[in-house]
Amino acid sequence: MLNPNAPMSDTAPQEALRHTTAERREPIPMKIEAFKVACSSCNLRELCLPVGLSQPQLTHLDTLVGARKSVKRGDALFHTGDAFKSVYAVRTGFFKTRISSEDGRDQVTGFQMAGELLGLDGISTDRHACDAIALEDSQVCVIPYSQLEDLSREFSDLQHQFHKIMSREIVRDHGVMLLLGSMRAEERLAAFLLNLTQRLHARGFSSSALVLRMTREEIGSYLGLKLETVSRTFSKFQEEGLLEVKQRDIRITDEPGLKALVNSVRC
Amino acid sequence: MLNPNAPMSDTAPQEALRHTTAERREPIPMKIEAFKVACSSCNLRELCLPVGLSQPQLTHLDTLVGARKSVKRGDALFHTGDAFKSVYAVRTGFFKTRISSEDGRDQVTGFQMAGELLGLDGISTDRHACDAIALEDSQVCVIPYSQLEDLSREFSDLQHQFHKIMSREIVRDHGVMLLLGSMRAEERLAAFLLNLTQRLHARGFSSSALVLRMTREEIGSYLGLKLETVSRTFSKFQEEGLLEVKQRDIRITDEPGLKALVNSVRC
DNA sequence: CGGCAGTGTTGATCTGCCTCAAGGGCGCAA
DNA sequence: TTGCGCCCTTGAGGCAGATCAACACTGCCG
Repeated sequence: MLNPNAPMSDTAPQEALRHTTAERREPIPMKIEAFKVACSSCNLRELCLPVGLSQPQLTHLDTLVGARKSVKRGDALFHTGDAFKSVYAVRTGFFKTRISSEDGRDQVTGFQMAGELLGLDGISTDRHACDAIALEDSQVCVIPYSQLEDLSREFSDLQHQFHKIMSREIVRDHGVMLLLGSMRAEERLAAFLLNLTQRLHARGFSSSALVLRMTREEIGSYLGLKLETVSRTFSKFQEEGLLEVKQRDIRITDEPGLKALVNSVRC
Repeated sequence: MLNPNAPMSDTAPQEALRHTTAERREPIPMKIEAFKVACSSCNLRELCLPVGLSQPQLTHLDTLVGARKSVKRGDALFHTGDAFKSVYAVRTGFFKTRISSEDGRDQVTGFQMAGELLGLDGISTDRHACDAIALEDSQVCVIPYSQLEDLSREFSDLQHQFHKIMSREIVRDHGVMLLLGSMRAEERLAAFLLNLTQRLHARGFSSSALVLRMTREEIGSYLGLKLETVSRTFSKFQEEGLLEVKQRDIRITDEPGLKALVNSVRC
């Protein structure tokens, strides 16, 4: 797992990331000047909004992404109903988004990690349509939306990349609908873990070990299950030799087995 | 139900629509030249992409939306994997979108009626990520995507409206996730019916009577239920005096009751 | 007209997940 | 160290919805 030559996805950044969600793939040759980064030098630029932009374009984008913002674990980046001014790119840390129905039921609608965008829901009504909560101390780049619109009228590459990100969110949501609508508990949890590790892997982390930043209840909410069912399913996977589970430390010991679970024809 | 002065939502078009999804609200003063319509004279312009555009802008949009396309009931407008070239605006008729998992399970991800856009999923990978199937003989406006990007770099109003539509789709999907993740069968069906009638109402149709264009199985797929459960729940609603159900003809007899069901605190 | 295929309804039974309940591990603060 | 709060695990029992099965309705075509 510490093999520095582990294969990386096409979109993986070339440097190690300052990120605590899972074990690092290699020791830390990291400069701690990681704070004053611009998009043009950000190690997430291959995953985030700048994908595919040229250097001159990146320089323009740098002028747009002015402020960074820190959000403490448990705090909200924005709430439902807040005026929508900006979208946010996660720089470090981990978020959940959730919506609440009138009678108080919550639904976690997603988990966001470094390089992913938050706040796209706000465009439709000029107000945010969900809460975004940091699951660990996090830092985001603030991208004023009106300026993003302005700039993406100048640069078609930026425009297209932004559209792609929104479209990807739609496709992802449809995948979750499939999961919620037709999968059984084991399939849901297996799909969830594989999705998480795949995204972590694209960020340079091990694809076999991860540290969950969310509680069993939050996983359950996302997957349409009760926390007890999530816990039982983790235990079952461990008994079957698919995982090693120590609270929030997960190690995948039989990835093909997990994948088979997701694709298995019912019965 | 035939009251021509029924209240209409802010976004309702001012004319009657050529649409067969539910009973008409009034007799047909409709010109049948409805084929060569341009956006600037389309009776859906208050619901569709043109929302908020000025006359000169609409004229430009007209040049973009060239072709119309007819799709017979049961036929696909596009399939998963098809090259993505255009988005489509439903002019008349009714569609479903669905995705399939590798093991052959389907999930209906949405139902689209007049004025709604299809194909936004394709932007993310340049290939369509779902199937779009006509549930009745339908007609769509073909909007070449690259031209839409070009034009929306010229007109910020168009750009913004397009972003709003994508964002609205994301918010809608999150609502469906809430439904699938935490609601019981009765709540799901009630929410589904209220959503349908609300959208039909915005198009000038009765909000108390509708004709379903989809089968029980398709409703069930969308709601994460089996067709038998959908059928039973319809029957239950009828027994309770909430609906009159005659196959696909639905008449809502107690809308407050339905709404109460959706908002009810679980026991 | 009869037959057939697709769709919808209803009943009986089964089961996967929920609910309720009890207890254990871990981190943190006093 | 002790105590507390939060999170997680595990067991027992119940129930909503799935499954299996039979039959009715509708429209279409030969």
